[in-house]
This record gives sequence, C-alpha cells and structure tokens, in this order.
Amino acid sequence: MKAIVDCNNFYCSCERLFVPTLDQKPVVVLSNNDGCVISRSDEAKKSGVQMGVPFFEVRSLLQQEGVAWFSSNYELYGDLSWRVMETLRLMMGEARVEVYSVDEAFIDLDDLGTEALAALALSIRERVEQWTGIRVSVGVGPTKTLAKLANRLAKKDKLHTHCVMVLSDPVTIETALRKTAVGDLWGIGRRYARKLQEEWSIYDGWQLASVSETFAHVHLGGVVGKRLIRELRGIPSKEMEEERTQKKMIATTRMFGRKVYSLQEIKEAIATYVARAAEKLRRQYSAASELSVFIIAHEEGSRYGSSFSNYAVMDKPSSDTAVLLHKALELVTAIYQQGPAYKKAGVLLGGIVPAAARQASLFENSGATDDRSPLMLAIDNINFSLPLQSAARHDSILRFAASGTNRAWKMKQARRSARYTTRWRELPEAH
DNA sequence: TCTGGGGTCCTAGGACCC
DNA sequence: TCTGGGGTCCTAGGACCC
Repeated sequence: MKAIVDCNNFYCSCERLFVPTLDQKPVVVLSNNDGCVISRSDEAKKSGVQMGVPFFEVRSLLQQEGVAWFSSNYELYGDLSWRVMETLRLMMGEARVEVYSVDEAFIDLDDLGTEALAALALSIRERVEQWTGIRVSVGVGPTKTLAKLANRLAKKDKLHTHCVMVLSDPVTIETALRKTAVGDLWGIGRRYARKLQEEWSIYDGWQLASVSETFAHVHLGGVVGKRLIRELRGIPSKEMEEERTQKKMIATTRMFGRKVYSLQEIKEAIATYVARAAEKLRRQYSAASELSVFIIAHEEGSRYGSSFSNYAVMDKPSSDTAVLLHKALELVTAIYQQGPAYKKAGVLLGGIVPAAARQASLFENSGATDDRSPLMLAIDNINFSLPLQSAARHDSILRFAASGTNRAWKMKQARRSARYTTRWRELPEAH
C-alpha cells in the first residue's frame, strides 16, 4: 500500500499561519507578477473565486467578498514545505518518504499490513498539523494512482472523512472509481479527458480501468497509458523513486512588470535570470553545458505572443555566472529586434553534469587558473545570509552590473508577506 | 491596461555504427 | 538475381504534473 500526504491549500495555509486573524477567512495567493490566482482557501472557493483566473478579472469580486490576497512568497513556502517533509521523515523513516512536490509526499507502506492503516493515516495528519501548523490530507491505496484518488475524495468531503481516506477493498475502490470523472484522475490531463469522452464515451474511472492495455498503449501515450490503467486496477506500476537530488534542467523565466522595448532592459533581465539559474545550479553542485534564452513579444489579440529563442553549447560545462552571462547576452543580442513590446524572457540551462566530474574541453589549458568557484561560493553565501533592507529587499545584495540598477522591468509583487522563517529581520513579532 | 513558473517522461524519426 | 539485423544517440514535440 502507498499513501500520499498532501497539504491543504498549501500556499494559503502558509500565509494564514502568521496571520491568525485570517483563520476561517477567505484567502488567495497570486502567481508571480500578481498574474492569476494559484491557491485558494476553502472559504475563497466558496466565494466563487476560480483557480487560475486572472487577478484583474476577480479583483472586484475579492474586494466584495472580503477575500485577503497575497503575492507569492516562495521562500516562505519552501521552508514550511521542508518542515512538513522533515516531520514525515522523522515519523515514518527517511527511506519510506518520497517528496513529490512542494506540498506532497508519497509514503511507502508496503510491509505494514492493512488493518491499522486508517489509524496511521490519521496520526500522520495530526502530527504534521501539531508540529508545523499545516493541515494535510492523507490518501491510502494499493497504488500511487489510487492513493491520489483516495486523497482527492478525502479532501472533497473533509467533514465526513477528517481528511483521511483508505481505499483497500475492491468494492470501495470500484465505488470510488465510478464516481470520479476521467479528467480528475492522476495522469489524465485535458487532452486525454476530451479524447476519451468524445471518441470512446469513457467518462469515469471505472470505465477507464476496464479498457485493454493495448488500447491504453495506442491511445494514451504508450507505456505511460499502460501503467496508468494497471495502477487503476490495483497493480503497482509506478514505483517509489529515489529522491532526485540533481535536476536535469534548470529554468528561470519571468513575465515583465510592464512592457519592455529596449535591448538594454532585456539584457538586464536576462542577466538577472542567468544569475538566478546559476545559483540554483551551484546549489546542486552541477555545471551546465547548454544554454538557451528566449524572449516573447506581445502580440495583439494573442495570449502567448511570438517567441524568439537562441541556443548554444558551452565550450565546457560551467556554473560560473560570468561565463554563462557572457554567452547569454550574446545569444539574446542576436535575436533581439527593435520594435515589438516584449513581455517575458527566460533562461534555460541543460546538459547538466556534476561540477566535480566536468569533462575538460580539448582546448582547455589544463594549467589555467580561471576557476572562479571560490568567488561564486562567496557571492552565494553573502546573498543567502545577510538580511536585506529597504524596498529592494527582494533583490540579491551582490549582483553583476549587467543586471542593472534601475530594473523597471521587474515583476509586480504588490503584497508579498515577510519571510518569517528564513530571515532574522523578518521574524514575526509577538506583542 | 492587466492571464505564472518550473519541471518530468515518452515517442518517433533520422543519422550513424558494426 | 539476391541488398540484414540490431543497436545507439540525438532532437523535436507532445503529454502530463504541481
């Protein structure tokens, strides 16, 4: 058996933790750039605020319903996430816990017997809430996919389930599958849901569980689809995974806070994103051998706009901000055209290898002393540890000059809460 | 006026190898 | 006349996830 522990309305719960007066009140958290709603408290859901809607469209509704809103504060969420995961690891043992996302973890219960599972799930929920203040839901099932389903049902009917549900016997599983639309299953996205309904009249989980593996292979993405229907039938086909420590791709992309026209400003933004991406790279002790940049121009009537991108392979893998920066600015200069209003830009690092085992370039001078890693380490330490002050507190203290000083293009973040748990200067005060 | 960001896995098809 | 079989690596693109 597997369990999945999932934090309830995670970002909203994090915000509420430090503003207790918002308990039981409607709260939403916005995406970067204060663009759209990405987390809603139960009360906000009841007020009719939809997931993913643009902020400007619901602004008056929020006001009218007295919904509190926050810009996103990823540093805070990241730290609280770590506390939740650490609680699970302490309770269940590190080896059983697979962190799946910022607010979810699978737990391997394979050798625990099935009698006491409900009690265990309940105790997990209680312990996490007691230790971290974050409420979670726990779903248990024979496979990851069925555990996800259990979790979903537990959340839908909190009063009755107390946020815990165990799907273990065939009858309960069938009932659960029958009342779940295909599109609500883990692994069925919008495209497949539509196809299943329109072309084959498959509407619920039980119907989907009855299709042949061949059908799944042909129509639902090959082995991925096959695994999915096996999971629905209770045959574990998505195993527990080792903790992934090394990412295979690292991206930093942002919308601008306003339209941007000049190459100068685009370059500042790209420089800032490169610095951020390189920081992520160094944190996992890696180096990147491929670098791509893109910029997106605003296009009347189109949500997405037209995009321009450029790509380079580095002479040798690097995690040096200066080296990556130089290349990135070259790339973006080559694709920039004067005229359009740009609204978004991004940097992607690929070809990621461990920094220690870097492949030296054929042309590298082996005696060269151009290793700036001590400098990078110093920069990272300063940026991470020093308290930030003044209005510019979202920024790093040490930056490369290429990232600019005015930075009018920066994303909007009108109401970001304090980083209560990770910055001394921003500790909550008790009066 | 204003619509996020960061990932993963899989497949098909071409180039190339012995 | 007869023209194999089994691989690997790479890339682009599609689908999904939170």
